[in-house]
Amino acid sequence: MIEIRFPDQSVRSYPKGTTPVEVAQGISEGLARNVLSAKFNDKIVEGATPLTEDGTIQLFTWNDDQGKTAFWHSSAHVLAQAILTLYPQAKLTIGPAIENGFYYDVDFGDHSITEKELRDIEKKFLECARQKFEFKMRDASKQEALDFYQKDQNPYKIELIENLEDGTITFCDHADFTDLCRGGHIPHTGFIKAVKLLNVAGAYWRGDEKNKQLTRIYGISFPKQKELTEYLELLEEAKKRDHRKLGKELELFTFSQKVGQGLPLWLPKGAALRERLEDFLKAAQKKAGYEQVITPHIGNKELYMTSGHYEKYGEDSFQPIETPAEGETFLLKPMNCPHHCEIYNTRPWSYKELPKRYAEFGTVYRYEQSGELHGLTRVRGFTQDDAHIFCTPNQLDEEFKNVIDLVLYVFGSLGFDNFQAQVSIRDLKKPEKYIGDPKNWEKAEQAIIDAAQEKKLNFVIEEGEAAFYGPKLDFMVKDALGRKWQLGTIQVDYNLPERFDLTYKGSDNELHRPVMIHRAPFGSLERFVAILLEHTGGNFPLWLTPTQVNVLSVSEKHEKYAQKVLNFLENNEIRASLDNRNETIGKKIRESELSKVPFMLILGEKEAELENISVRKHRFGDMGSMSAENLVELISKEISESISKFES
RNA sequence: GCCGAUGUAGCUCAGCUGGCUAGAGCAGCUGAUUUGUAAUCAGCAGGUCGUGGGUUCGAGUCCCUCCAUCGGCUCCA
Repeated sequence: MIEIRFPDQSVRSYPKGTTPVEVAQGISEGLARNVLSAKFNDKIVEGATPLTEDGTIQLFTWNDDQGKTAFWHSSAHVLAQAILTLYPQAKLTIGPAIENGFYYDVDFGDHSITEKELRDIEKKFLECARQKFEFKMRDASKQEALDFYQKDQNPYKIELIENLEDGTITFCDHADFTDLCRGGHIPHTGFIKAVKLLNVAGAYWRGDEKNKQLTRIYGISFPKQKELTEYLELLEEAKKRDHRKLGKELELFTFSQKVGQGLPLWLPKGAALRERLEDFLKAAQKKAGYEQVITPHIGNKELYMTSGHYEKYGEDSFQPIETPAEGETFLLKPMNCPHHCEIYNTRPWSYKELPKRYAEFGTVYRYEQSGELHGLTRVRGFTQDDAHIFCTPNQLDEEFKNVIDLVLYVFGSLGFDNFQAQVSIRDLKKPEKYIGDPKNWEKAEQAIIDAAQEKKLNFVIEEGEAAFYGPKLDFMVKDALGRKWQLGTIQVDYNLPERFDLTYKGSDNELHRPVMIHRAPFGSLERFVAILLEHTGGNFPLWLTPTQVNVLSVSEKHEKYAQKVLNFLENNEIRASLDNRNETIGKKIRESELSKVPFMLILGEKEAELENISVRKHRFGDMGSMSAENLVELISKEISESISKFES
């Protein structure tokens, strides 16, 4: 007998060799039917793995992430089976479960998969799944494993196996299909009732551009057809919140082929909205002791030689600008830091004067690869809400934490509560990617981790995500489709002060090196507005939205009164516009609703007579009548509730 | 940059296997209507079918080039 402990700490005895599914059966038939995977002593096991020692068990169903992972991991096996059935010459590589579904990377040789073939694979997938093939793990020696794929002429699996330790290699069989596999499956394929192969994409073997590009097939599967339908509906809903669509509908920004790809054009409403965001941050930064500076859009090549950017990115940037006179070369500025370093360098500083905090809404230009451009989230010309703090090493800690507060204030004011803090550090295996003294790197990384901990940020550490000159604390937010984007960023830099020979006079009357913090709470105005659009679905906070009130006259006869109300609102700092067209009031309301204006006023005979207004709230409906003063009060109250003053 | 898909009026879309002067709704303009909480009616105008080339008696439709967009990969100072 063995003793098995459950998550609620209860303990039961079972015969040696009992499987997790049998354990579940002992609890209830329903649970046994729904168990997808299990952990035993914190190790992933199969539903059919015989348990041979005492231990703690966790059973996972579809409601657990681990259950879903097992489900999608198993689905990838079935996808591979279906692919090999239809394309026996295809070479399998890897096929993991991902956050939403799974994929398999396959080398189809010269063949490319069409939409129709995708549907055929899908059909075959379901055919296989329905036969309730059991997943069976088995051990294999390294030699056996190599022989298996040698026979198959699959260089990818051979490469994978060569990197594995003999004795740790396992295969998974189901039906007549075999795959190299670490384990973690659902009991049999019959659990998969619905599948959708979403798209085909190219993906490099082992993620390396120099390697062969494979065909990646993405899919998602569910235990019930209904859940698949719901998921697909969710995707459709998300598309409605796409910032590219909303930006066009709300007339915020546009692109022009003539101007060039990745170069956004801000329309009047978008420009005004962006200005409000800038003013909002400027006000907070003023309180936090920042000073605004302004620097030009180009800089001498020397500047970037000094900063190290030229060496790192020169080849892959917009190419240098030559002047009519010889010997002068300029670059479009890809970042503001070198300019700000030169501002710091205009005169000597005493430690008593630090920190200096230079802020600028600086527009920068980066040559992003054409395939990488994406609406407003990835562009070639964008404006950072940039600032650089020059401080003494002793001040670093506090300055860094103050910046965290500022970022949290910005995110809080705009309703981003669902962000992920990420400490981006070096990849120690690729030192050639970074510049600067490893000791300084270590210091900077530790400083960031300490600050994040002290501020109680819920953060993850990502290796290899650091900038080439220093580690970062990034604030990641997801878009409508769940893709992660970096918004706010704070970076510690010991490197540029060195390269620009920045100094300050210390209390010891010696020259010292300041530390530099790069920071941008929004990240860039472009990306921030994009993600804000996707989060709000275009229903911006009242203080930010382009038009706050639409004044609608019931007929042209009521223009005079409507105009009077409009003037009153405008005099009270409310952004209002008048719709006095010769249209029915129903149509004016409909259009106002579609344009997401928060308040509508319906002004006709009654209102003119009583000198009041009828208010309708967007997405809510008729609020009845009130005085114009009441509305002004209502609006200012809602605004002051949603946006607080920054306290530093 | 790479893999795959897409590109028809300002917007959303139709146009089957190549065959009459390329259609619709919304938006726009003109007129009628003067309207009470999500679309009043009528008329008019609007397209070198992304670009350039090719095949064909004939191309929006088939082939190639380039451009842009979308989903990924790689990249992201």
